Amino acid sequence: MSTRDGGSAYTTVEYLTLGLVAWLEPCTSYDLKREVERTVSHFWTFSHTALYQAPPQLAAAGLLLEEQEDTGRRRRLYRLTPEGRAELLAWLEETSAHPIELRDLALLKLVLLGPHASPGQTYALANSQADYHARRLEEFKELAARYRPEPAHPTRLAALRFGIKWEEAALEFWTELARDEADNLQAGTGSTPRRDTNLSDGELV
Amino acid sequence: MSTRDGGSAYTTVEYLTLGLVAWLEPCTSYDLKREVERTVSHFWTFSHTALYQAPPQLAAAGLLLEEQEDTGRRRRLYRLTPEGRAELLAWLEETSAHPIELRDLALLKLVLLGPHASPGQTYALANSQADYHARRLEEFKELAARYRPEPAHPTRLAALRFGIKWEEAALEFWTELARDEADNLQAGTGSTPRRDTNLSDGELV
DNA sequence: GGGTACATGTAATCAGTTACATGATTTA
DNA sequence: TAAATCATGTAACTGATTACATGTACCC
Repeated sequence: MSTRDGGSAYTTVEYLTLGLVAWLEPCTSYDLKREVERTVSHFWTFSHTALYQAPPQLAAAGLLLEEQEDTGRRRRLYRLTPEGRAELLAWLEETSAHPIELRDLALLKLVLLGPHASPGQTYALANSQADYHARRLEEFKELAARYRPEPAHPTRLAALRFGIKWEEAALEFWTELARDEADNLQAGTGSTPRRDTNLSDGELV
Repeated sequence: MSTRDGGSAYTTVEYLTLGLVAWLEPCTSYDLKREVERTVSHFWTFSHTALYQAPPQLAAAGLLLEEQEDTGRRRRLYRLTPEGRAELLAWLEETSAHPIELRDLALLKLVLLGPHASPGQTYALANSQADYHARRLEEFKELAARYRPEPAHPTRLAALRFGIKWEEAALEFWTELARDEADNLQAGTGSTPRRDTNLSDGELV
C-alpha cells in the first residue's frame, strides 16, 4: 500500500521519521524503532526495516544529515537539516484532508456476517472483542497513571487520552452487542447457545 | 503493504471479496466496488482495481466461479463455490488475533507535535478534526435514520452504530482538546500566539 | 450524434513487508 | 567463553496503488 497522501511529497513513514528525529536527534534508526514501539505503534504499526530505510532516503533528499561513527559499531546518526525542519513544520501545519482508516478486522467481519453466518458467531465475535478492548483499556489507563514522572510534551498525554476514549467506546459497543446477541439467543430457544437456525432479525435498534 | 494476516491463506481484500460475493452473487467486480463504497469504505478503503484483481485469483484458487457473458459487455460474473463458502465461514469464525490499526494522520501529528510546534497549532489541528468528526457523525446518524426500509441483516446496522459511537468519542476528544488549548493560549499571554516557553504540563488527566 | 459520466479492465510501479544475515553486547 | 539477546542492516518479493486505456450507456 502506498501511504503517500494527496499532494504530499513524502510518505507517512518519512514524515514520521522527520517528526521523531526532531525529538531525538541525534539518533539512530534503532532509536526510532524504540520510540515508535513506545508510542505510535499502539495505533499504527511500522516495521523496523521501514525505519532503517527512510532515513537514508531523507538524507539523500537533503532533509536529514547522516553521520556515520567511524569506531565500533559504525552506526549512522541522523539529525534534521534546516530543510528537514521546514518540511516537517509545513506538514504538521496542514490541517486539511486527514482521511482516517480504522482497519479493524472484527468490524469488517461484522459487516460481512450475513445470513450465511450462524447466530452464535456474532456473539462470539463481540465477546472476544469486548475482552480485547477491556485489556487494552486497562493497559492504557496504567500507562496514563505511570505517566507523571516523564517530562514529555502534553500532546503525548493527549494522544493517550484519545486511546482511552477510543477503547472505552469500543468496549461499550462490543459489550452491548454481545449482550443483545445473548438475549437473542435466549429468546430463540431456551438453552442451546450455538444453533444454526436463523434468529428473528427483528428490532435491534 | 501486505494485509495477509498471520496464518491466513488469503489477503484481506480476498476475504472481503468472498464475503461480498456471498451477499451479492452472482455479481461483477463493479458490484463489489459499489458495495464497498456504500459500506466498508467508511472505515477501510480499497481501490477499485483491487476488487477487479481479487476475483480472478480466487477463481483460479477454486473459491469463486467465473462466468463471462458472451454478449454485449462481456462482463465477468462471479459466485461462490462450496470451497469458497467454506473458506469464508472458517475465516469469519476465527475470533482470535484481530490487530486493529487506527490510521489517523491527525493523531499521528498530535504525537509528533513537540516543543517544535507552535501552541496555536495544536488548537488548529484539534479544531479542524472536531469539525470533521462532527460532519461524519451527522452523516452516519442520517444513514441510520434512513436505514429502516432496507431489509439488511442486523449486523450491518450494528456496524453503523459502531461508526456513530466512534465518531462521538472522537468528536468529544478533539472538542475538549481544542477548548483546553484555547484556554492555554488565553492564559499564556494576552496576545502573541507563538511562544517557546513550556506550558505547565501539570494535571491533564 | 457528440459529449459526459459510468463501467471495466491492464500494466507498471512502488512502498513496505518478510526473510535473511551478521555484528556487538550482555549474562550465565 | 558460550549462549542469548540486542542492534543493524540488505535484498527479494509482493500486495496494492497510480496511471493508462477503452468500451458502453445516457443526456442534451
